[in-house]
Amino acid sequence: VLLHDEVKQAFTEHRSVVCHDAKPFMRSLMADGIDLSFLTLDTAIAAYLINPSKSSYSLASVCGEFLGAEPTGSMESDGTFDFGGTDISAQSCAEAAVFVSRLAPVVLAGLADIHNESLYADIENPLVHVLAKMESAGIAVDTAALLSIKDRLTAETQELTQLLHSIAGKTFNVNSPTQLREILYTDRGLAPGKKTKTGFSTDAATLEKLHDQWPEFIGPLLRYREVEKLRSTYGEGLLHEIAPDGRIHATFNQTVARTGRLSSDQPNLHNIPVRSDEGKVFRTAFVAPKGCSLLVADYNQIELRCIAHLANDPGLISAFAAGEDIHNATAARVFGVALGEVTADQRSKAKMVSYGLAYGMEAYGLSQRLSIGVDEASVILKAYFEAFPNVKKYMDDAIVEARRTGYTETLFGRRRQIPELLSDNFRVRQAGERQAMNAAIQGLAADIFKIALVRIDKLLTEKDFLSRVVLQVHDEVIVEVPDSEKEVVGPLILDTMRGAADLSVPFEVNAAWGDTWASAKG
DNA sequence: TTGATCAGCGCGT
DNA sequence: CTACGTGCTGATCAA
Repeated sequence: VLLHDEVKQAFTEHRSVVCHDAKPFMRSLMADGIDLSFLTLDTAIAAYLINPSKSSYSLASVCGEFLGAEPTGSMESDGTFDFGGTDISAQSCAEAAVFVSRLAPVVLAGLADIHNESLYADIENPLVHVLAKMESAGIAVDTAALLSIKDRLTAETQELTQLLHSIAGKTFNVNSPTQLREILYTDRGLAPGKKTKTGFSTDAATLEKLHDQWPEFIGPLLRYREVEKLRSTYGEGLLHEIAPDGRIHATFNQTVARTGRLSSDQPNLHNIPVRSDEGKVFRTAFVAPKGCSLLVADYNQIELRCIAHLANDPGLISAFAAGEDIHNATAARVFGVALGEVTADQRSKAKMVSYGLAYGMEAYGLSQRLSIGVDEASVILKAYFEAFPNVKKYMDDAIVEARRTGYTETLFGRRRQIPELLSDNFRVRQAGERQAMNAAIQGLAADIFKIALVRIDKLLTEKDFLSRVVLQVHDEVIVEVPDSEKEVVGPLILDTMRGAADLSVPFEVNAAWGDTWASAKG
């Protein structure tokens, strides 16, 4: 960034800066040692709070919506503010600035209309700076470890490709669903499963069903899919994103997810594998630098706790209050047995119902997840809602209210319009109903997490700790902590997370220390 | 031939 | 026929 001293001074000292999409700009200033700490309004984020479902919050599109006019120049949307460039770039920057200043009072009025002033001022606005610091810090990566993981996976995909070609009797692109369809359904003549738009499906669930018809091919094929996914997305993908400082600086988007969650890209650090042991090894490549440890702290069952609170369901609330194993307690109520007599099967069914709850899952979906009949799934669901009647009522009310007003709202006032509820199309309308059930729940969890994140940063900054937040994953925060600060910072962070909001159920936060993200995850 | 976009797939919370 | 995301690969189409 090329900045005149006067401009630098203005950004450092001016008590009120208004920006459209401030974070990239903030980051480039940070790289120059300038801290833009007096952001008072980010018009892109304000526009997002007013309507979180838009596909773009570019200056042009937001101006088009709120002002009915767009800047004519081609201002860069990456936050570059290059006064050393040509006249044209200076011109378009100036024009953009004028538009932002016109936009500001309009979006502020919009926030006021929907009573989002404090959601903006207390949560979203301070979060911009927190995220800028997080992105700027990045997370340390052990490049050698990542390379060796990738090499091992590459070797296996090559072997599997050879094997699959020889079994099929010809060479083909294993990554191509089209070519795969030909082999499976035309050459081999397998009985096809479900269809996609373009032909018969070759996804994992379908292949599992076909497995017994041609095990010597489908077995290795499933294995190939698994390994190739890890190799390409996480092996190659992550290696490309390692910056010269040996760290990965992902972007955390604040105006993408319609529920209020953050999203991550370049790279997406929200979907690093954890379920399979083989995928999990990628987490060993995310490390603490010398002299530091990683603290990984995550909320336990935050969405289910949000449901308990929102539905004000006595059964759920008392189970959480007593600190019971929630799936065990749920199973006991649903199947009408004592806490000590819940079988593993009952517990896992209850767990699946609880997970599906926030998504508006119905009997069919549950039957698929549990590999049971629709009738049995329907009995379980019915039993669940009889055991937790307030939950059922809450879900029904959420839909009715959203249909009446046209939007859902979280406890903190975050809105999401759901026009699908008025659709003539039955499927679309049903999807809208599921969104209406989910939005207040997922959104509340997001609100709470954002509050925790802002407060964690505040306490670390104000007390001059060297510890810094380096990553967040929806309900989990990863903090890089110098060994000398571990004893003090650990408890502070846990307390902050537990105290982020005052619901009718307590929050439980799991924490672990480690040299890598994997070891810290237990 | 190249770039943009869609479709299919699978990873996470 | 469960919500919300990102991104890889191949297929398809326009320039």
